[in-house]
Amino acid sequence: MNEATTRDPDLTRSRILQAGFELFVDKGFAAVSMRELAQRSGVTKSLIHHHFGTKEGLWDAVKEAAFSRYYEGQKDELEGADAPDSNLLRNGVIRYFRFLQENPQVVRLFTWMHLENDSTCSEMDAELVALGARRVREAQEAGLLRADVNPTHVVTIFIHACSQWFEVRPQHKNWEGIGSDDEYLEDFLKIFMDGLAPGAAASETDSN
Amino acid sequence: MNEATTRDPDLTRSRILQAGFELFVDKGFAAVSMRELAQRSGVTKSLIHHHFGTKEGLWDAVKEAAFSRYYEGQKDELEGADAPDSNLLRNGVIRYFRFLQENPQVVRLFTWMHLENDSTCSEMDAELVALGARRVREAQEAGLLRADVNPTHVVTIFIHACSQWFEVRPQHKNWEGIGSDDEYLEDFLKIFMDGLAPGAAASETDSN
DNA sequence: ACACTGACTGACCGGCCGGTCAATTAGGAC
DNA sequence: GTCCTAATTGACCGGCCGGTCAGTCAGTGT
Repeated sequence: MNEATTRDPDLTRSRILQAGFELFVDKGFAAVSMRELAQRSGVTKSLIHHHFGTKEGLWDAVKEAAFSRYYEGQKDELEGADAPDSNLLRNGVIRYFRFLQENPQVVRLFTWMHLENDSTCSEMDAELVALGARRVREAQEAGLLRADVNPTHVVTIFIHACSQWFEVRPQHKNWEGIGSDDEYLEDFLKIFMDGLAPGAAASETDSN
Repeated sequence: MNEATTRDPDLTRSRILQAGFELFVDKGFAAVSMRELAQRSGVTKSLIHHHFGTKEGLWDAVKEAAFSRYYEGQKDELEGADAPDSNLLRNGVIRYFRFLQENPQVVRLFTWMHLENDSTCSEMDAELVALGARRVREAQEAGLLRADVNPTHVVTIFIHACSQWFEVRPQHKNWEGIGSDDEYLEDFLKIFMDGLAPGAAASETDSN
């Protein structure tokens, strides 16, 4: 009965943040009530207001915490990569896919944000994509990838193919013939990497 | 002043449906109130209850109307296609992309539904994908597409690449170096179609 | 002319919403 | 030990929420 009465504002804050993360990810901002948040985090409603001001304040804090975790992780991986070689893009896709696979809540959170036209993290987001696009351009200049496609689009395409997969997976699990996460990733990589091979443009010159 | 007093339940119903479509697409189910819906559709709150029962009832009706429009359109296009030829998949992607481009609200509606784990249209959805996958398989058997990828995944990939593009476009419009709708589509088609070409698998046998 | 059905209205309901506030209390600074 | 800051509480607020209901009224079948 000693630790129950002890005050620990940092722990309290993080408990509220965690409850907010779970509930907002699950139901979206509008469908969550302060009372629900209070109950889940085991504190009083007033205490949430004390620490975060308003419901929007907590929402912002939840988004920022989640996104900064995402941002740091992705940036480390992007900057830690070596000089361009033929497997760099492939490995980047795989790492991104694995990250989403292990953090499905992040996908949902970002989707809620997109629907609400939230631009909280647009600068960081843009920075990550620019970093990835630069890598692709380097590989293009080294002759490792076809040069007739926009590097930003290359990054965008694989981000979309990965994130949408996890966004809609619950609904599409019983589509006829659909495979596991790994099988989807494998097929995507086949098409994506071969479609980006330097010689890929040659095979189609007769059709149009 | 004569037509204002005339009753027309069908028109009323469709006006409520239209208002519901607009508001739900814009803000999501939870963030829309019955009073808002009544004001937008120019009728009384009670009248919405009279026609649709509850707020959920209206939401269901909105979803069903939107999805059945989508379903009919897509099915017509899929069944109207000719025998497999080398441009069939390419044209299918273009048509799907154009449809989303002209109906951005549908993308948002489906995204809200996915986040809410709504399975209202999962059977019809699965049917469309199965139809598309069958087309891909035919093309594979005719030697027009590489045969070492799951046809359902092929369809899934392009659906994801197209729908996610329109889902996040508002936020990503100012990404460094990102192009227009058409430029994105063009680059995606280059990578996608070349990656699916029958000879694509050959170029990579040495790397792994 | 009359009755019946259902479209339509406005007043009303209990309850939950996000937010406020005064009061209590624990913990750290000195 | 005292004081001050801030964490924490519970009672309370006005307002909006989804939904109901009795009643009015327009159109229709006979």
